[in-house]
Amino acid sequence: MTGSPGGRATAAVVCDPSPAPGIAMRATSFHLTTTKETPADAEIVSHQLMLRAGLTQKLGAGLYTWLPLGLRVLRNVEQAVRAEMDAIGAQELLMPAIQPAELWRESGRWSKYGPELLRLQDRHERDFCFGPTHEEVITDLVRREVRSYRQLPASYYQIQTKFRDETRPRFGVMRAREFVMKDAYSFHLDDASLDASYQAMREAYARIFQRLGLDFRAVRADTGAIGGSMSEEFHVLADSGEDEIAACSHCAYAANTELAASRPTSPDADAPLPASEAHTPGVQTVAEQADSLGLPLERIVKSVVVIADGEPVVVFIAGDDELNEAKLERALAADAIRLAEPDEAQRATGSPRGFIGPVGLPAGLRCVVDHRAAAITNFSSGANRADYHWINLNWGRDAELPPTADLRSVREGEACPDCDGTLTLTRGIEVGHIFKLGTGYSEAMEASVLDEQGREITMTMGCYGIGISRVVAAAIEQNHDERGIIWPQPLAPFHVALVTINGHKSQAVADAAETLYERLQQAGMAPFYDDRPARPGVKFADAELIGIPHRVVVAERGLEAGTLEYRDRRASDNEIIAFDDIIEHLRERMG
RNA sequence: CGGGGUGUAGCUCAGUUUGGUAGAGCGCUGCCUUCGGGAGGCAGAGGCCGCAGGUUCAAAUCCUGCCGCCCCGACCA
Repeated sequence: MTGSPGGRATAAVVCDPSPAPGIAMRATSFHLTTTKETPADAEIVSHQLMLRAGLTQKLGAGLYTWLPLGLRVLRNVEQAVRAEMDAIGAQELLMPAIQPAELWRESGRWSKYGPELLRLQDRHERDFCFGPTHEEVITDLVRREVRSYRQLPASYYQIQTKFRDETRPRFGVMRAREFVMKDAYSFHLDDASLDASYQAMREAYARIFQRLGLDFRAVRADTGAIGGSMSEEFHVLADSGEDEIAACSHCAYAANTELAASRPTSPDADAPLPASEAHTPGVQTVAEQADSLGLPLERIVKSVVVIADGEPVVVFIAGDDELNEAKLERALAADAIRLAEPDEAQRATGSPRGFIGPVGLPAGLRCVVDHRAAAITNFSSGANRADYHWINLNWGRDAELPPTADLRSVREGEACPDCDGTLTLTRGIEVGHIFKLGTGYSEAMEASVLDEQGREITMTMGCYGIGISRVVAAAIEQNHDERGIIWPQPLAPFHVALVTINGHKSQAVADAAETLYERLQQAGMAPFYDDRPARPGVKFADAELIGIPHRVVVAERGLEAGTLEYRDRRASDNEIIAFDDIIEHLRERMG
């Protein structure tokens, strides 16, 4: 960063909006290892295809080598991201992957972050970590470099290898431990400025995923461990996605189901009936309870015991609802929540498993009830003694109503919280996440500037991530068929597969292919010239597996008539094109 | 971290129950034939059977410990 504001570059770097032309390559001098067999330990199709097509190779759990073919795709993602980051005036830099523990102690995250943070020591036994994210480092940088409000707002980004020691890496590069991420950070004098940068970033993200040809959706999200006031995730829609998102059919409402809200229907409130106990021997589940008492599930309030930061909490929720742990965690302001073991639950409530209820719980035991469960009248619940349940309970009369909160997961078809539409649930792969961080880090680390009046103002921050390597996998999930990958043009490692038939036998074929190879390069079309002396079937299968979007075949058959065969990767038939028209034809097909 | 699996040729896997010369397919090397959708034949190379102990005349195989990897659950770009 330059010292004086006047010296800063003001214009965004102008970038060619089309992807980099890439490098031409001959198959005989390119490292390509494809396989017919699907590796046994690859679960999802993107992982299988990445291994089969020779994009990546596993070194250890969650550790992958990017082979030349895969790296070309990865670079294409980076290229698109750089172009859009530069276009909104974010400045690229590169921070160390290894970070001193001192910074993390300052922000408070050295103790908060948990085992996912890979901690190391150098020869002097000083503590370090391999950065899973870079809020501390960038904040440290900016507090040293930025002194004046005139230098704000400012945005920085980097594309770098991160490490998160996931408990269970899976799905190849989709959830690896080491992965490539673009992380950006913005610094502001006030919230209005943060809002503007956040919006610019949000729009840049949309343009990135659009230009990569991906079907995506931006959704409201939990801020999680990073913290902050507002956050949205960008999801590539795919059935194999690990996240579930709820989206309204009519309005723009869309949210991760970790926080999605709805307006659920409840049974009508009835006049209170006298409560009574019912003998329900051996009942363990709400289904059995409903069966045994002849009640619908929505007339049952079930009791779930959780351990929140070490303390037991009883959660009441409607019998047909599912407890949403992310919502509960926020409602309780807890760092960690898990379901209680049966013996822990019994110790806390004094009641055996299956018979816990709101009536007669030990004094001082923390309870919380979901809004919908709180609205149920004449409900059934456990009697806190073996083999008995209450029926016709009513909050306030039979048990004190605990604090209420939204604790349930939304269900398909429920009413949108914002309009009259209904919610649909789809699965998504989280490829981006943007946050309004506020002043959490800048306050802890004392990052401030002087304003016009010479007052010290703590900077307000935003942070914005894209999982670069994950985007590659997500793109394959969305673009493949039984033959292999089908790259969207901007991601393709090569644009055109140039395949010869009997090129090693026919000089005419070889010569024509060489000419074409030259012309394709001159046209900036990154050709992959399969000059191997292999049978056509082998070459076709490889070109399709590795997903090259366009294929041109040079064979004696057509050459005599001066023609070539063209086929789009998604098509099943050839088009016959005159030799001299092929470049123009490809240009049209590439759009 | 809990539960379940698995480790044998570069890859995918038999062989382990019942201890006795290390196997197949794919891939790789050479030759022949074939030549428009992953061809065929012949000849070959390639193994600390995860590691370390133990039992036994003899261990890929049985026992003990450790390690790696995968799957299911709780956590996250």
